[in-house]
Amino acid sequence: MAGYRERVRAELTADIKASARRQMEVDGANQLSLRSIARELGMASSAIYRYFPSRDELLTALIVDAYNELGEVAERADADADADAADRDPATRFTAVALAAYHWARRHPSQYSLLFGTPVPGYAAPDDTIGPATRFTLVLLRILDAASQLGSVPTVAPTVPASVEPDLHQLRALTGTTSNDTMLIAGLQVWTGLFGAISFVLFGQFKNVITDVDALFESIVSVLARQVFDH
Amino acid sequence: MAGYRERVRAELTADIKASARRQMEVDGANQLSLRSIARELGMASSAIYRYFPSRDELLTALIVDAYNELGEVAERADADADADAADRDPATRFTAVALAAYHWARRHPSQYSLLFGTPVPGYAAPDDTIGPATRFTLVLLRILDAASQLGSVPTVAPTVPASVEPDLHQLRALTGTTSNDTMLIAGLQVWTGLFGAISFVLFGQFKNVITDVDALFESIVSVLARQVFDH
DNA sequence: ACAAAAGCAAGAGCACTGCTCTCGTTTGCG
DNA sequence: CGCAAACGAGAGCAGTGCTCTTGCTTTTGT
Repeated sequence: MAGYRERVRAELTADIKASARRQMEVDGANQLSLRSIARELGMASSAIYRYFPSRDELLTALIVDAYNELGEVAERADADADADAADRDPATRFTAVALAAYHWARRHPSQYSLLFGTPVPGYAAPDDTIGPATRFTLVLLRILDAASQLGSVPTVAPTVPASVEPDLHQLRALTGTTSNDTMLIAGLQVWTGLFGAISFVLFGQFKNVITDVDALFESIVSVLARQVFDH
Repeated sequence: MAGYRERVRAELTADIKASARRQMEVDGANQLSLRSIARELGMASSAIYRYFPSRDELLTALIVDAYNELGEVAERADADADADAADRDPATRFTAVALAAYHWARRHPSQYSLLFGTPVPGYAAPDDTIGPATRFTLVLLRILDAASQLGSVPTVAPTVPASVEPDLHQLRALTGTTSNDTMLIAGLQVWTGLFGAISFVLFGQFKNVITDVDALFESIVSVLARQVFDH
């Protein structure tokens, strides 16, 4: 049935989030104001609290949405790269996923910042966020797993500290993958390298240094791919 | 002479920045409040404006200080690594600089966030910041240059997009270095990889995945070093 | 040496924020 | 039909960045 009131509530909740996203794109998450959302929607500021108990909860909802968007973008890019039988090699899949993440980040910089920018001190990510946050990582892990089974070996073998071995074991258990320790460390390195590059572009670290950041990013991704997915 | 008033002004300016740094360490840069700084220093909030024309200008001053601290830390680490004649190889120098940057970041997370976290939309970095911002990069470039002259070649040769060649040329000219294009791209990749790893640790991206992040970071740095500085 | 000028601290005040509480109104379920 | 839950609006609180005015102190110029 989804009663009338329920449907209206869902719509208004979506409207609030949409308005928040619009304002974030303009002024950033810091400047996001519940009152200006209320103004844009033509309602009293106090009415927002019927839908989100606090500003933080609103931001959490936006974080969950952003993680899901990024995860979905990556999953689709991987599926597309996987579709062509000729392009099944892990390096191509990784490149496709990396570029998809990059383009999503460039199109939604404020949402990207929400995920990978400065965290709010004292803000502990609620459990709702860890699931969606895993989606992108899982795509990467599956590609890593495929490469592993094809006999890929990182060009530079990482050392595996004893203290992280249990974590890697648990990571395999949780995700149902089978890559060995060195491959997983290489995967973590490529993971940080990928988002490091995206963040540098988005946060303007290349300003006054590199103009065609898109080309540089593609070059970096190509290096990352060959460092891990070439045997 | 440095008249009485001048000296008092310099001291109070330093006090304001010190108080701001203290508050940032606790609540983050977003929550930094001129009024609470004034309260801590026992002065009226309006008096702060005699020293910093706006909150943004205060933050800019803190950014400049942070860039200088990070640059100095890197310069000293490189100088120390360079002191021992036996340790002159570029990989060791890079590792020393990378670990120094990491430890500085861990000790001053809010200042690190100021430099590499989410930028404030519409905030254009004033010219005062670009000089200090260059210091760290210059250390890296010099190590790259030394490696280049020792015949180092990146393990995976990056492709050099034609559109970035002029930027690389200008980079060489501005810094007085001589590394070739592939080496410079490799350097940019290692640069993003380094700060990507630091950001992932500081911003909690490894939460629920890796517990001993220090060990993981060292492993990643070791990989980065060998990817670029082994010939 | 003394007056003018410049630097300074303090207070009041404006427009804004997140959030709470209260008060009528609307809705939908038993 | 009636009543409890959900709802929107308004007032209000404590806090923010920032401006302006008012007196006071230090420096400077003659």
